[in-house]
Amino acid sequence: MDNIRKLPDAEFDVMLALWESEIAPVNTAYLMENVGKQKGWKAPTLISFLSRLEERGFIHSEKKGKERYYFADTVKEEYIRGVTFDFLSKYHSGSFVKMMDLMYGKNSMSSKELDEMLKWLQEQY
Amino acid sequence: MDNIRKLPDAEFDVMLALWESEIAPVNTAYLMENVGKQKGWKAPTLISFLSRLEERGFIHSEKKGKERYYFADTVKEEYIRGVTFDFLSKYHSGSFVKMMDLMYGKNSMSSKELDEMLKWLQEQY
DNA sequence: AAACAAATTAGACAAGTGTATAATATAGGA
DNA sequence: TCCTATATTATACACTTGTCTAATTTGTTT
Repeated sequence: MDNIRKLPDAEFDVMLALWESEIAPVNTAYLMENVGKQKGWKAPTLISFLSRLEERGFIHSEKKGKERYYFADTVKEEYIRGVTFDFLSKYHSGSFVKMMDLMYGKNSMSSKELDEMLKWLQEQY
Repeated sequence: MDNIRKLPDAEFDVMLALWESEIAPVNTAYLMENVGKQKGWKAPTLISFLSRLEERGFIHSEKKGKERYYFADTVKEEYIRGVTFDFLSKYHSGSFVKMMDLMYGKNSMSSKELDEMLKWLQEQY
C-alpha cells in the first residue's frame, strides 16, 4: 500500500483539465482544446496519457461512435491533499509553521497575505 | 533556464545526508553509513547518485588516495525554498492560505499547531 | 615486487515518462 | 456500397531514474 500515487506532470495536467471541465461528458477533442493545444501535444500524445490514467485507476472512459469520453474517478481535493501531505512530510517535517518560517522567516510575506492568514486562523478557533 | 531543478528522490536523500552531515569532509563510507545502509543500497548505487549530483552541479568532489570526498555546492534552505515555491504554485495557486484551507478547511488543525501559527504570525507583524 | 583488500569506475539494464508515427476503425456522404 | 475524413489504437523510441555486476585502481602487507 503506497501513499497517494503521485502522477507524472503531464498526466496531472490532463487530470486538471478533466477536473475543471465546464461540460460533461468530456471527449478527447475537448481535452485537446483545453490542455493539449497549449502543451503542443499531438492527439495520440494526449490519448496516451489518458490511457495511462485509466490504467492507474484515476479515470474511466467510454467509447461512443468513434469518439471516446472520459470520467474522473478521483476527487481533485483529495488528490491534492495527498500530495500536499507527502510534500510537507518530505520537505518540512510535516509542519506548516516550519514551512512558512523557511519561506518567510525574514518577514517578507505581504501584509495582505498576513491578514488573510490571520483571518483564516481566527476562523479556525 | 529552468526553475530550480527538482532532484529525483534518491538523489535528494543523498543531498540531505550531505547537508546534514556532522563531519567534514564527507566520504562515500560516511554516506553509506548515514543513508545508503537504511536504503539498502550497494556502494556503487550510492556513488552513481553522487556522480549524477555532480553532473547537475549540486556538489563537487575530490579524490584523496583511494577515497573520494564530497562537498555540497548548494544550500539546503534555498533548494527547499525553490521546490516549495514551485509546489505551491502548481497545487495551490501560490497561496498558503488556500493550501491550509484545503488541508484543514473543516477545522482539524491541532490547537497546538494553531497556537504556533498564531505566534508566528504575530511575530511577522 | 606480488598479492590483497578496499574503494571506485564503467557499463548495463529495467521501469517509468514524454512524445510521436503508422495502422486501423468508423461515421457520413457520393 | 465505397470513399473519405477523422478519431483511435498499436507501437515505438529516447531519456530519466533506480540499481547493480564486473572491471579497475590503489594503499598496504608480505
